[in-house]
Amino acid sequence: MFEAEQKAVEIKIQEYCRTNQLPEISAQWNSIPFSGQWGISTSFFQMAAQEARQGKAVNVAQRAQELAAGVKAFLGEPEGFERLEAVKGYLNLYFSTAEYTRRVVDTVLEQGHDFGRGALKGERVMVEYSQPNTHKEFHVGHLRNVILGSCVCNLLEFAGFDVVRANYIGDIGLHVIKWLWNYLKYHNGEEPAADRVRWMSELYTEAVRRIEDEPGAEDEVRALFMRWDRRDPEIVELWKKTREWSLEGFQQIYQLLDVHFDHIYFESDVEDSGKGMVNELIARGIARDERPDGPVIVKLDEILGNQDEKYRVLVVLRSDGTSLYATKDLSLAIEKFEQFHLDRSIYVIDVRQSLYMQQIFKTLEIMGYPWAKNCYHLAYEIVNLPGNVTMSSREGTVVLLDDLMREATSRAVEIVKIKNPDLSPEKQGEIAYAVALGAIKYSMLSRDNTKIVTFDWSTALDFNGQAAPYIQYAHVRASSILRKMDGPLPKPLTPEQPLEPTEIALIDLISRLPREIQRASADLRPLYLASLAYDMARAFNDFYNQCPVLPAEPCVRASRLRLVAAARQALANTLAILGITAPQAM
RNA sequence: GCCCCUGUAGCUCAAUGGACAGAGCACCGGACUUCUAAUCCGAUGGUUGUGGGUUCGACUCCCACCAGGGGCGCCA
Repeated sequence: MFEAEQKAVEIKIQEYCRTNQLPEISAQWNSIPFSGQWGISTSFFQMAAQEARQGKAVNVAQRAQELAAGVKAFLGEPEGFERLEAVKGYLNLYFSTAEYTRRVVDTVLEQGHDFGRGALKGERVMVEYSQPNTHKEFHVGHLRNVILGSCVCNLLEFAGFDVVRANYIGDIGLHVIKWLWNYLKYHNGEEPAADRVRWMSELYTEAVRRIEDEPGAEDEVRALFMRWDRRDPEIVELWKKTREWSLEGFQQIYQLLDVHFDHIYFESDVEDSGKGMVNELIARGIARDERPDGPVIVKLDEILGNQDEKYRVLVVLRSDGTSLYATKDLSLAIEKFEQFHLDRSIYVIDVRQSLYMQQIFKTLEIMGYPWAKNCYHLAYEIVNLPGNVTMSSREGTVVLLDDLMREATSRAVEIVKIKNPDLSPEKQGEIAYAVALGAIKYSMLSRDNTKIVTFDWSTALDFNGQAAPYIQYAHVRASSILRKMDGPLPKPLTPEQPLEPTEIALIDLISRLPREIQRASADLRPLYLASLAYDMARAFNDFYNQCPVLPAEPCVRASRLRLVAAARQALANTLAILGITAPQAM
């Protein structure tokens, strides 16, 4: 937020270097890592090392300190800073606290829910996430994808990108045929139970078990797939009906999680165009048709002339002519770019599909699509159960989303009843829901994408410590003070009293938000914001405990009230990006 | 065999190549007549898997190795 002052100092440093024939090094600014002080710093080790390399006999650490001291003397008293120091090779510039406090607070309050928003970048990005399969379960493992994908969309949008939120639903494929086979043979005519996703899931598990146990079942399934391929009206009709059951269930889940999509693709929509593409690949000599004895394959390493095995072989069509995931993904990628004129296409898919993703992107590149290099696989690690057990419906090792939400909410309700017994049951329910969902989302977003999440009930239902409720509670406390302030928010003012260290720490963190949003969106890592939200909440709680607001002297009171309002806004904006509700009471 | 990810406090995790590697949980001891104690304060806890290298400076980058997980022709 202080780019102008930073830049001015940078120019002066460059001037100093030129007049003293010093190597010019671009300044790397950091915040000063000591609490209770607020400013920026840069170091002169690089410059000193550069001199050493040029043949000057210098001790780098000593020389860095000399340079820092020299620059400090040269800078004098630059605009916007109240104190400079040269320590251990670092040049520290301390902000004019009162002036910058006012600037940060005023900026936050003027921009409101847009505080932290980046300038429009004129770049359109599609993010594909969730990708549930119909006729199957929706468990806690799938939850990470939805939460991460949705948050990445919020993040990119807030950072200034034009985001298209896309879902890609697996409504056809071997898993669907297996389900249909079981339904036709053992459940024909049955209607789904109230919890549709659970009912669909149970039948799928049953289907898989039967296919393993029953001799001849696999042949029947294959025959059924061929009937689908011929678009046998009876099968198509059943497929439409049962597919709808899953889709209705998914809608409920997305509503529950408060996520939405701009566009939904279906695998069944790109199946035919995908097969067409496979023919094109064969005709152009990119794919080799080994049918009927083998599938249609793209020998990527051979085409690229790789000696080592890097991209291996991509199978694009089964030997019996039925489609695969790859068949459809190739044509879908093209459709996305053509339909939405994308600059970038992000796939939020778990890390196990990394090779597959690279194969798809590379095949598109070989086909000559220039945008293929703008496809990106955002890989995240899966959610396991304790003991590194993978969630699997066949093994019965799944935690269903519905069960998790119900358990978390009921636990939160118990706490709300104790903390806030006077609220209406409806209000209590609302708060409990916000807390429960927030806790679940935060536990996934506060872990780096490459880290495996181990799901266990006690951790998932722990609302203490570094978790969403802690952050939400800070927001509640700020809201509570503002509710009781009796009158309008004081007008902008420059604090006259010296600020407490906790106030400075809080303002410092708030001022970092715009930059952290850019950093998080560049790296596609919500973790940065999850951490900042927690740090802000902790700083606010410190401030809350040490600095009375409402009973303070009028001048101090006014200044602190504005700070409380700014903190509340910064917390709310960060939580909004994380997809977590910021309640008024808890 | 090839490729990818992970390895940091007892546990779960943070840490733009920078100053003293930080939080939470757990454990121990404190603080509600107060703007909401879903909070705060204090104490304990480290050879950043190992060995080299690059660098003024390495948890961070490079190489090798060790341990765990994952992927590698007709699942998605």
